[in-house]
Amino acid sequence: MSLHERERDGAAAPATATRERLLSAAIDFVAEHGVGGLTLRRLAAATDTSHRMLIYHFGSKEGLLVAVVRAVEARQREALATLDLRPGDSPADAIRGMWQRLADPALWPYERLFFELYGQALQGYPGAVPLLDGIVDEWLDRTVELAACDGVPADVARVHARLGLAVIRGLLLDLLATGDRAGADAAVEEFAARYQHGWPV
Amino acid sequence: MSLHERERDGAAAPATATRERLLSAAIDFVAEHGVGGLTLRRLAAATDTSHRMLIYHFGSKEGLLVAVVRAVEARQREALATLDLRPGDSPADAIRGMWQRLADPALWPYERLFFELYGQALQGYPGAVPLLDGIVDEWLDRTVELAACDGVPADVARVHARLGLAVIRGLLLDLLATGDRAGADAAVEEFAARYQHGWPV
DNA sequence: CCGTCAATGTACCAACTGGTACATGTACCG
DNA sequence: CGGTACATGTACCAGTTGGTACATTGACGG
Repeated sequence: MSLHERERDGAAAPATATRERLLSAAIDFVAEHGVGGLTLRRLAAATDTSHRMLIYHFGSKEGLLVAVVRAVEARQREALATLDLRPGDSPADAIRGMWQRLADPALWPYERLFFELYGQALQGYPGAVPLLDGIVDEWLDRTVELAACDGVPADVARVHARLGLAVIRGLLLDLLATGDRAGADAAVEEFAARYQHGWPV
Repeated sequence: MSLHERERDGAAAPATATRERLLSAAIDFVAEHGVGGLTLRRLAAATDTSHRMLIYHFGSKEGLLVAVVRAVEARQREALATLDLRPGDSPADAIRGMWQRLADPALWPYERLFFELYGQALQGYPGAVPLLDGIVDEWLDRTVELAACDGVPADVARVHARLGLAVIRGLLLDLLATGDRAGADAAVEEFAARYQHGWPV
């Protein structure tokens, strides 16, 4: 066993170039085929490697899964970071912009994967659980400022942000199941419109 | 191979007493341990049967999964049917009542299972896909009347119902991940309050 | 008492799984 | 040149999986 293989359970993996390439290919494969029936051999065959190499670079199947989960996490954070909201935007515009970005069909495979991993994490599967860390609160921390216009107190703004996040995730579930983009768009607009005209509280 | 075993791919299974007992036990087991790492042998051991019997009664592992999925579907429909809303209730009260019922911790295992299966269905896993049939529209058909007070036209009411369903499912995802009942309750109340004071449209 | 049929137990199987052992290649560095 | 470390291919393994073959039980009806 090489030294490289031995340090598999270190928190931060070496992140060498080949490993990065394999990880990227793994994410694409998993986004397309799901993580349920995943086997190292099938993944290796589709990625032009051997299952030996996957274990070599990720230590174990679970190590690979953890890496994928972290990548999905990172992708989410990135999507959140690139929201790039102008301070003048109303909360309604923020919701609309967020939805516009996330409802893009090009992202659907990754969102299916997100929800599949979400479900597995809720069931406590070893590799998927880390996904739950901050899966709500991290979004709240970053979007609460969007809801905090018009001098709304911070705790109330947090409730608004929580509701907005739920709306978006709930409608994504809807959209992925039904494919009815127009219907989901209408529901988002219905929600956003209420935030256009000030707060009833 | 007995005749019983041969008719496995018939749409409606025999539904004999022992099969029903096994199915009920399987649902409980799967609600607790998830469906990801499910094996017939483990399920059989926990249910005081042999994996032979599971195949005998359900034809295959996938047949068993389909039966479980149908049961989860039925449980959802039942939860929907027992909503028992009075015509005088406002949409806000309907949302509150629905949430109150679904946020009950006693249902969490089944809701975790629901979301796990939802994720698998989105990925197209053979046994889970049937879950998607009507997973949104059936709820809309039955709840649209709740949103249709004050002479709101039917198509608008459907948008409202769609939004309400998304809010509830999104907040259930939140609740199951964070366990923060108070926070989720506050978000529901924030949403319901907007429907208390009439429609802005 | 015997035939039928659902229900069940035992034994088995081929396929596939994640993981390991070991040899090998290959590049860079002294 | 020689060594050291990363990278990879081949072969293998023990365990588990879903599924099958076959014998058996037991109840019910003629």
